[in-house]
Amino acid sequence: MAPTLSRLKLDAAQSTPLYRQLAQQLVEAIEAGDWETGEALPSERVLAESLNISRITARKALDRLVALGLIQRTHGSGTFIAPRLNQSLTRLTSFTELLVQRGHRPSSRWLSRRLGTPTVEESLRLGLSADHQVTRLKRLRLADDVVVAVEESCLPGHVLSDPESVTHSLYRRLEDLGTPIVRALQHVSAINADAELAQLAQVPPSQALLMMTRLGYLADGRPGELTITYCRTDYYDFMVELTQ
Amino acid sequence: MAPTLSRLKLDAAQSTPLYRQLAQQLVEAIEAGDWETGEALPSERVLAESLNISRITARKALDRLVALGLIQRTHGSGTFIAPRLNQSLTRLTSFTELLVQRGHRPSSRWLSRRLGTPTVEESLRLGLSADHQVTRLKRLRLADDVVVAVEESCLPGHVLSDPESVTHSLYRRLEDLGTPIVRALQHVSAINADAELAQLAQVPPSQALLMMTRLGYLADGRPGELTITYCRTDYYDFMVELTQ
DNA sequence: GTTGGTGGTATTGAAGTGGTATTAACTACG
DNA sequence: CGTAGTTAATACCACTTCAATACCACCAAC
Repeated sequence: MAPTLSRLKLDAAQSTPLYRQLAQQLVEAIEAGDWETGEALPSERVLAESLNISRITARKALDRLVALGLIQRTHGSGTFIAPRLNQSLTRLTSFTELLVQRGHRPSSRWLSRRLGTPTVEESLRLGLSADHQVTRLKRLRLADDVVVAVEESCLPGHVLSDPESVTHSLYRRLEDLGTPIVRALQHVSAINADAELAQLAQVPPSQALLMMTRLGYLADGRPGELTITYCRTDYYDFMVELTQ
Repeated sequence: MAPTLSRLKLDAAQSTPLYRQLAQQLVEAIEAGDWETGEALPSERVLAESLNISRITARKALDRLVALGLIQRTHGSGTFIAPRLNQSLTRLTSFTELLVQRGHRPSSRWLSRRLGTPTVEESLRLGLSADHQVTRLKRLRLADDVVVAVEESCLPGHVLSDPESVTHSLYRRLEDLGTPIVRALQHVSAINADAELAQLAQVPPSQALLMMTRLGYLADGRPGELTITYCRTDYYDFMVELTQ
């Protein structure tokens, strides 16, 4: 039992209704940090029995906390401490997400989709033998029809054997095939654009570009995707939130 | 029979579900090294019978280990200990942390520590009026005595009024003053080094550098720090893990 | 191929959770 | 008084989770 539960004390003789007394005490307990974010509160029935009130009374108290945004309820599952508003994710904002957020219209254009053999680097990072086939995808990423990034993907043949079947989202296609990427390690670096990149990205030669190398893993832990993205920094500007 | 199997003990009376109890104990056993990498775990049926639970319950426990990347399953063949891969967090690896991890010796050298007035950009992002004083710090970050980054920090005067008092860690100094940075938004971009940067970072002019702009917040939500770090990409290579 | 063991999955039921309609008692106020 | 609104209780419904059974699909050894 949570320590808090035994500390709650209601007084029926008082003029303020029971459910308000309870709500008030719960607010104080939550703000004092008695529960972690995401942790389950005692169920309405437990709360009711241990305080000798009806479940409805306990429930009305919780209603107030919901209105305050302090807790969240899930039917059939329980009541949980709500995440505090501005402690958002420690997660990378994806290409599409970010552009949409900023009011741009993302799209992409295929440069090539074909089968091939892995380079030494690729076979090392993807854990393949040299005679393994790989699917190689290359495309331009656009925002409002302006090129903002060049992206090259390499996938083991056993993960994706028909390059042409990828029409829009690569990740979506992998999900449909039953082999979704569930985790990824992403390195971020910077390079000077060579002649080819500069032409594709429509920037002057030697312009500094963000280079992001993402190694995606399948559910079984094997590598399933190696993608390198070269980003123009005037458009894409990638962001992380740190908490501690 | 593996020695571990007889050590597993489940308690149906406990409130935590059986499959979680089992998962927890298996994680501990695996991390204790009870099985070699690639070795087969007891089959789901063996696990179930020896613990007097249904196969599904044993299976759900294994599901969690798969999600954690600890084991791999092969249909018709068995369940095996997965090769360990770098299990980094969904967190930014800090400058010092990363270098130490890779076996380097980090240090830093002050270029300047003084009071001044904020630029327009700084006063905007830190939420200051133009006549506010700011503390300005500039230093080189070294790994094994080679420059790997140039860092410029700007802090409101009310947060840090004596620049000279920062000797080693800025964050540590702020903690000591009772105004720690508890959250930060970090933008990552790339730029071409100008003449001054190139000279400080000891790279050719126009070399691509990672530019990381970090806006740190105090516990009360006010901005407390604006730091720009220019990183050589041949040394520092910053990494995030994505999960979803 | 056949066989025995493996993981994969559809379905079920019990128990626990929040959701809601209805009713009884109390209070405030004209 | 009598009415309206608030407070609190009961009873029942719907959803989720946990654990079980039964059956299917795959692999390897013979």
